Amino acid sequence: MKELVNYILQFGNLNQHQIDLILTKAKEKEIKKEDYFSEAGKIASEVGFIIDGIMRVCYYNNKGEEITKYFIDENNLVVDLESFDNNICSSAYVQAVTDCKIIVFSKKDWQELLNTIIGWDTIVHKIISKALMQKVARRSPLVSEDATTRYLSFMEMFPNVINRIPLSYLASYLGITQSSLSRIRKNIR
Amino acid sequence: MKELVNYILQFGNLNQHQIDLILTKAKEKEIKKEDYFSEAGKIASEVGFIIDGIMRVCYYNNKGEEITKYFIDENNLVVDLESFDNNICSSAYVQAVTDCKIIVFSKKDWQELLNTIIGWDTIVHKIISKALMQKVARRSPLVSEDATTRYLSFMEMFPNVINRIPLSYLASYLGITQSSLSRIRKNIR
DNA sequence: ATCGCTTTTTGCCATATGACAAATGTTTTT
DNA sequence: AAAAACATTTGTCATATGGCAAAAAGCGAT
Repeated sequence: MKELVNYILQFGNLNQHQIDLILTKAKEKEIKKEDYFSEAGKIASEVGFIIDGIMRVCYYNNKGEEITKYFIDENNLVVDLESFDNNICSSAYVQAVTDCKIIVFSKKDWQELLNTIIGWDTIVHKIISKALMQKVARRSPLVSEDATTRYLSFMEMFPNVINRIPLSYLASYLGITQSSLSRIRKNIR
Repeated sequence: MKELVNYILQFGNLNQHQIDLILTKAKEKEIKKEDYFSEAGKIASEVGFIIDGIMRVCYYNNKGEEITKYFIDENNLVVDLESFDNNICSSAYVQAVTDCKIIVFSKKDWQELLNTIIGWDTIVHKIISKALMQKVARRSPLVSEDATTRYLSFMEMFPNVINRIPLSYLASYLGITQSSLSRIRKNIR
């Protein structure tokens, strides 16, 4: 839980009472590799915080290919925002790439905290905006750079992820085939 | 100003008094084609709302090529968030692609409104989150789709933009050369 | 209408990446 | 340990896109 508290306090101040209140709502949970945190066709019902492990957001395009859209690693919030905020069915899966240990808040508890703790909404806003901006920034090199450059910048953007995920996921994230990624790796060594 | 008020009220409710207060801070402004709304190396100092015209976000990559990262058209907020929120120098330009008529708020006024109007911060947060999510969604096809598909989905994502911008800007947004874009257009007709 | 400037289109060739298939390597199951 | 299942690498060939340069088209000023 300590990681979560540290994470939160980067974005604003809360007193001990408020922190305790948040922690009473937090539940630890494990998700096995390949299992889903949230699913396409369902409404996201939890906000998570990754203590250990890597998750990914993926979907199936019109050709039925599985596309990895994003990776989330330790000390980050994981939530299908569009679905969670608007109570609409998601079009994407959030899946554990490795075994994961996470802290979760139910939607009910999350909203209760927002209504109860003064200033909590501001902190949450900051967290969400930062994560969204980071997402835009991380995905930017995927356009207008060649595949090798994309791979190199992936390593900078996700330093803790590169060696813990299957080549296939990374290839689809980078928008290239598995073969191409394999060749790129070979050329770089 | 009516457009602005309608836009805001989509995201939450305000009473007439609050709306009037916001409008007292709003200033109309024109930006000539090619002129900048905010610049790389400077700190963004205004939030804008486009009444008429198209703007773009662009930057220069390490090879000195000008890359268009995003387009913003009528009835949308325009602000270099990263720079504006954190008071840091921007790395991107926000430039008028056509002559523009916009409404602007100075940073000082903007913050004053946030401190004064109860609920305004929530509305602003919703606006910003939605814009950021839209940005992610709009840029997503730029990865893992071929150039023609990217062009076609650009037309869906930015229906009001396609015929009002130079080919060169669009090509760099799509991550292809001008020649390629020209050829794609030819094939599609 | 003509000139000068910018933007877009076209042509030609080079090359990065894709598609498909086979080979090799790795992990899991029995 | 062997077999099976899965993941990665490699080979071959096809093709979309890039690089560069020239031609054509568009556009504003005179």
